[in-house]
Amino acid sequence: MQIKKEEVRMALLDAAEKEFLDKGFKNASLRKIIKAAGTTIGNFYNYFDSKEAIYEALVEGEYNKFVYFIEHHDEINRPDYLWEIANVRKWRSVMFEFIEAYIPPFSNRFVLLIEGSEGTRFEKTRDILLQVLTEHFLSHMEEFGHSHVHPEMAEIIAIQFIEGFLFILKNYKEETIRKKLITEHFLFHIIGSMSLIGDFK
Amino acid sequence: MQIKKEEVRMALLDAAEKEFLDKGFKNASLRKIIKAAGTTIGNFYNYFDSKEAIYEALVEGEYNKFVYFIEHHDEINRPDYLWEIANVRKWRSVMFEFIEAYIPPFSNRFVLLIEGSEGTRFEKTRDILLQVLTEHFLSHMEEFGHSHVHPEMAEIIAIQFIEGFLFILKNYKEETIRKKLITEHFLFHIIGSMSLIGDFK
Amino acid sequence: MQIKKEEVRMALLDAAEKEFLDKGFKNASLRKIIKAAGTTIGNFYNYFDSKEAIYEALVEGEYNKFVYFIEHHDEINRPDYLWEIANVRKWRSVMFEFIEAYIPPFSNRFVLLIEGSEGTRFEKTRDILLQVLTEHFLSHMEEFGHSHVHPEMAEIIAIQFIEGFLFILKNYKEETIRKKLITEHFLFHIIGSMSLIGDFK
Amino acid sequence: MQIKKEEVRMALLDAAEKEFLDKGFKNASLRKIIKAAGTTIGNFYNYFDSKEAIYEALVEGEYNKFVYFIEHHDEINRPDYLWEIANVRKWRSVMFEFIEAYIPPFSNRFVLLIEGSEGTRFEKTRDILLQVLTEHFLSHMEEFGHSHVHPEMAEIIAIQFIEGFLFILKNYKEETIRKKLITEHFLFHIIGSMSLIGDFK
DNA sequence: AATGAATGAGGGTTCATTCAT
DNA sequence: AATGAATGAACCCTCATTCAT
Repeated sequence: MQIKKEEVRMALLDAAEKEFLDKGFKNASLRKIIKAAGTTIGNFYNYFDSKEAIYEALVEGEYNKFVYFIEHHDEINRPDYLWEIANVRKWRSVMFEFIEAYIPPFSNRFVLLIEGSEGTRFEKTRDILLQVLTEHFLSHMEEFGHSHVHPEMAEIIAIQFIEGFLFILKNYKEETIRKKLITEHFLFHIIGSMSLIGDFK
Repeated sequence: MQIKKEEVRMALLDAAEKEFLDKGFKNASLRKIIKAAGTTIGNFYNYFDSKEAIYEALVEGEYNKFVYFIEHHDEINRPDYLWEIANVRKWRSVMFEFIEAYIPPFSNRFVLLIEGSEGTRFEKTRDILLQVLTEHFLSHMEEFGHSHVHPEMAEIIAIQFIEGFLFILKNYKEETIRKKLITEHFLFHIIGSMSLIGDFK
Repeated sequence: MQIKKEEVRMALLDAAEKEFLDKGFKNASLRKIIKAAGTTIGNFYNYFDSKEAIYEALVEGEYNKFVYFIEHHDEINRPDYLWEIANVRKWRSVMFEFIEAYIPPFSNRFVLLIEGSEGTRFEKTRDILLQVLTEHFLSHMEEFGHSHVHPEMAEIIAIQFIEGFLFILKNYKEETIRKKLITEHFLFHIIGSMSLIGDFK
Repeated sequence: MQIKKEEVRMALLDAAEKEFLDKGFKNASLRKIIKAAGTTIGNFYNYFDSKEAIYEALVEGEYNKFVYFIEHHDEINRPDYLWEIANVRKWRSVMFEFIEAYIPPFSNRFVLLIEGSEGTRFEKTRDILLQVLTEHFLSHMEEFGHSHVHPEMAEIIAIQFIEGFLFILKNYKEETIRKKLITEHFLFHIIGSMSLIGDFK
């Protein structure tokens, strides 16, 4: 056999994904993963070098996409004219198209990368994402910088944005509904951000 | 001595609060708590029956307040007239007063109750809070119920609300700034929620 | 109890000394040590932090003496006039007194330090000893440096010296006989070294 | 194919020799040997029955030669007249010729047999060699048996002799230098042994 | 002849909890 | 009220070997 039996590998990856999502990397039990996959401890190590290795196998692709996104997010042609649209209905449709065009399909594994990486070499990922988003919100806030704006809100909004986004990913797998909810999520944050700026009437 | 020394009990509770906040109930090390409290393993069990018991001692009060809040939150005289205010500046001041009047001081232990309870009998607390908030947002949404409103957003917003709120509690201890940020946080959600309704102009 | 029960600690150290001497640090089984000491796995860690820690507890004192010896061996008032003595009987008695004066009591633990340290932070000890002895023999050889002397012999003799010395320590515990054998051992090497120089008649 | 390919067998033996010499039988990793030989675990067992079997294949020839040597070493025409030579230069040349004539070429596998056999059925080999050499030295000592001779020294010298000899084999592969060093080694022990006897002047 | 998946005992270590003193 | 020794299950990982293909 040239290729290791894909079934076992897949069974291990599936079981690991579930266990890691449920418990996080650190608290996940390799023994339980292995038992759930229907194989033995020794055999696990024919497929993966370590507990961390199977986590990385799950998350690596997502991480590479993530890094690409972080490094290139400035280049995304943000529809800044949105700020000029005063009609939410219109915004909604523009936002939906934007998301369709730019938001890659996210999987459980992205959730795993952001939420379950404590104890692995990816454990800073969530912080990086948080920082980038915080800076993003801060720069928007500065565009409108009124005296009473609280810069601390940038980080708070970033946190919320991430949590809401991950929740959608975790709970809505169907493509259409997921995109609709992400659209609403974006709108919620765009409109919500206006509260910080202060005066619109 | 017959009477247990309060100092020891306090030292244990303080050390436990720190450790639990830092690591969560499950990953906290009882040995480290005991060492930090300056007592011994055996003596710990003169004060608390188990690891879970000291967690409960920390969190019980908050939980009771929490349950009271959940059961009586309808009775809070919500300033529904807010919806009629079209000026964010005005909202902000009204909101601040409302928070001052109704939001009880939240402690680290409330954070602990919501975020660190995995593995204890309180682990459903966060879910209960989430559910109540979800219903709250849903009822508001129904007031404006347009055809295109996504009811799923209620839960998503509830999640974000909780996360943002907890983040403020964790990171801003100073009373004034905390209240200001909570005000902004509420406003963010009120205004953000308008995006769901659709048309405002 | 302020002091951990010395019996158990001693039982563990004794069992460990035997196991480590027999198998070396790396191949020693902690479980076997623990069973031989009549305690349990968990309890072992009340006495020592790790497998390496109990090894270090055994060997540390010897190591410090060793380092002192290495750093001060030049200062030892070597009886160089020995070379002028042509009578082995005389040498023997001088040598014996010298050993009595300068050779500290060596224990099994010194053997353990030199022979069983692979896998610990002491694993270079044997090499250091070997190097110092090699240099020592080399310097003596240079004093008499004839053209045909093989400098490679210095290291070879050093090896033999160490091995013979350790063998005596391992197999002869009784003070008097041990000192006598060490005396013979030294003499063997002194006289043997003359073979390298070449001409005496 | 019916006939096992010699190349594979050789590759395995070569890799095993290196690994066993480096780590000893017990600590050697069969997996590493197999990987270094460029074949697979399963295929290994087509060539050898077990880890011990490949060790035996490496060492068997040397062991048979060794047994022959042990059983016939009395018959070697020892140049006992050496004892009558009082000039080391002369001894050296005689010794060198003797070694050339009687000492068979020793390979890495001999080293392996003596030093790396722990855990195999050959693990007593070193002890046998030690015992034979000890007896040899003892018989010489008895020839000169003075009252103060320590018979224990026979074993100690035997140990040193073996260790020095193996060190030369391990570190000096070039035929001429090896023979020279072995000559010096023998001389060292012959002359050194005189220290035991006591009076020469 | 060759492949590599499968097995399970054993390795060192951590942990909350119990209990005799 | 206080001490800390004792317990044993569970943690991740390595290993030589077996076996179906």
